[in-house]
Amino acid sequence: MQHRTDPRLLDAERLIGERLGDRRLDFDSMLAVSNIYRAATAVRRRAEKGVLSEFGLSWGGFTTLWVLWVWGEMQSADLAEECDLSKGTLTGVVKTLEKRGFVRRTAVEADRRKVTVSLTDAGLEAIEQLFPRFNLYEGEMVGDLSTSEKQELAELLRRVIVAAGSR
Amino acid sequence: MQHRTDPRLLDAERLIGERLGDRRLDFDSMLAVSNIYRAATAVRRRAEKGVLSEFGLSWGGFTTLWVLWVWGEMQSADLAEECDLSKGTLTGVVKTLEKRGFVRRTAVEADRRKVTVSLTDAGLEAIEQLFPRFNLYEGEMVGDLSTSEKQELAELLRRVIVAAGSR
DNA sequence: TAATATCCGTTTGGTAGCAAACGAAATCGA
DNA sequence: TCGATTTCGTTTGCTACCAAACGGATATTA
Repeated sequence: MQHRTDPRLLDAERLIGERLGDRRLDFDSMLAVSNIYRAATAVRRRAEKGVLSEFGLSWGGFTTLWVLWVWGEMQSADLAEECDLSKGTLTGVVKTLEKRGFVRRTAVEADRRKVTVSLTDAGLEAIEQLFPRFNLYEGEMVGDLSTSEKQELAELLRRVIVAAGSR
Repeated sequence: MQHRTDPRLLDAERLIGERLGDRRLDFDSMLAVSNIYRAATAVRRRAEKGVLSEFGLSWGGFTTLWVLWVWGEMQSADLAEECDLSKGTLTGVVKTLEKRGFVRRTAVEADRRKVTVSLTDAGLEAIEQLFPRFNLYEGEMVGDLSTSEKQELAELLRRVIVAAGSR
């Protein structure tokens, strides 16, 4: 495992061992979890600094646009669920997307508590231009991996998502 | 690959294909990247709702405490780098940790622009209690994976981190 | 040594994110 | 039918996060 050959990491492991004394430590889990977080941060930053900034979109804003594009007009609560955001957060994201003119909110007549969100023409145009480029970025970011490694990675992560409980 | 057996995902793939028309789409990269982000969110939420909330700590606050514990007193810029945070963000995190009484800031006499951060006694006590429990959480969150799978996951992610460029 | 450039941490202004409180609307029970 | 409960999306109050501007301190160079 290549990690073990990184002298800096070896230092860290030794230091952690000293701090922990006789306590038991699950290094493999620690490295897996911390790398998940580091990778997500790196991937998000890269995408936001690249393609997304050209459209004035954050990761969450892009995700919301993408979900609306794929699934069509959606009720606010379902959209939040699909985007993996709390409903409060989604209100803010949608507000920002409204300012940019990318989405529209529509009151539901049958049940006036509810609101649906849908893409505007500008939003449709944006995501249609944006997604192929975003997908190229995705390809670059996992470009060192073979197809089967990408699939393996996705599968391992899926099991982590389930174990950590996505909610 | 189990993903392919999830009927909901199949629906999504079909829909995406329709939206994209004849454009090319790199599904494997897309699934890998989106699962990285989902997994990181799930892991962070789980930890923050569990152990971390008991100590009034965010993920970033915990990371900062942990780095200081392992590496000892550090200059602010190095600490930011090690925690993978911008220096501006670190200022805020350290401010919060100071309020909690976990860290202390000290002016450097030789160069008065610089500031070092170190654990207080309370901070040391907190991280010593906290880390073993956090590590147990980490073990649970990747508990479905075998040791070699955890190592494989960490290694694949390391390559993504490098490719995405951690800065 | 004086002017300039660089370096360091903080501040500012913005979005994102959550939990919990909230108010309006629908539903349920008696 | 009418009060109580539940279900919506929004608001509120907070932390986190970044980039860029800032101001004080050090280095550089003439």
